[in-house]
Amino acid sequence: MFSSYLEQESAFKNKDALTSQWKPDEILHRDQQINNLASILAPSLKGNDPSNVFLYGSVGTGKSLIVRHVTEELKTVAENEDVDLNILYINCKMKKVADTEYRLLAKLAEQLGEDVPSTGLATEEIYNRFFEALQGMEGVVIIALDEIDALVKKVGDEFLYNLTRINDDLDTTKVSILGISNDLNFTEYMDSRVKSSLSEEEIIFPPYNALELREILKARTDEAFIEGALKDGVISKCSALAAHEHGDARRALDLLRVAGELAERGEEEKIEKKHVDMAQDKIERDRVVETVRNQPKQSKLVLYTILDILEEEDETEIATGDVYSRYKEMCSDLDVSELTQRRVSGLISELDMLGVINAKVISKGRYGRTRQISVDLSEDIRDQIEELVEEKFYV
DNA sequence: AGTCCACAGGAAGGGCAGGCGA
DNA sequence: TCGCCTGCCCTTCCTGTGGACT
Repeated sequence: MFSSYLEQESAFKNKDALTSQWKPDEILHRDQQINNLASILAPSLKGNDPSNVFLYGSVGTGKSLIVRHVTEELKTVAENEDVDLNILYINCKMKKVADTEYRLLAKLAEQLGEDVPSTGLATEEIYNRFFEALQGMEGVVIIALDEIDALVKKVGDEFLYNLTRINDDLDTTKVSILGISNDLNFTEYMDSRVKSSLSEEEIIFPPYNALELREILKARTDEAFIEGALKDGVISKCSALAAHEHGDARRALDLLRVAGELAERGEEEKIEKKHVDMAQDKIERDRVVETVRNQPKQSKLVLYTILDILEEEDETEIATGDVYSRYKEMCSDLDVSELTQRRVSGLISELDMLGVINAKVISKGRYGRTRQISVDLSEDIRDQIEELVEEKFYV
């Protein structure tokens, strides 16, 4: 069964080099940002608290990579110089990890060595424990909050206000905050008090252009693939596609990695442009199917209803009201408790935000206002989603 | 100019599970 | 065990609204 796989020589030398966790020896096209961040954080080496910094840039522009790079360097120097310096890194978007104020504080306290339960305590209590932990330390503590925009949009900016004021009550420690945001207009959501104290310094990460992406990919492929594994034009194609998607380097790497996997699975010697196309499809399909799989069952049912109506009526767009009435029928057929229209409306809007369906609010004048829902998914994906839902409800 | 449809979407709060300290 | 806390899903109640129709 596996002999052909074993006999086949893998095109990959080190697949990890194509993941976003990989830390390359040299970071390309980000010198300015690196130097900038380094000079902002440098005062911590002399025990002074550095300014709070905010990093902006869309996904895959190297923010997290550079934060990791600079803070690691900083930490090494601090250790050599025998300076007290602590760096906490939290990704606020990780589901079930740090997507609420409570969890964020719990996670921070945990990184400082406090033992905190994942739920059960008052937020105030967690805050106190975190504060106690800080109080017992010396030197500078840098708190890096990745994808901070997601958290602020969800729970508001009050926790940030508290964090920025925490220095006032600390004696021996100094806290400085390093926020990382994917959303360039993010500060608009924040209170002006928080805004001014938090964005003392700002660093912008512009998207990579196709040329820069190509160089980045080139460097990584040397590490990741054996020589001559790629046909001409593969790298250019990946960079061009990713440049189109807001200069997303992560996307470019994914394309290349998946293309490699597909070629390998097809037992082909070289990676060709067609594999990149296939990879593009596969990534999109996996993303959507995975998103749907993780939705709660009512949300799945709503999506199923939408697909069902569109298919049956042979329409391209439908309104919330149609979905809701059909949804109620479905519920009684399947003996599932039915939700209110308000909730279903909310679920539809969530599905829209996840990019599974398209929904825009339109006014039909005399005939009211509604959401116009359309689905832009390939047959293949629809089938997979339908299977997923049927599995859930008919077994 | 005014009406009115068919919802959108905000706010508040209920009920439940998971989990803590006492 | 009790009282309390949180997150999560959901309901109830509500106000807001673009534009076809009168």
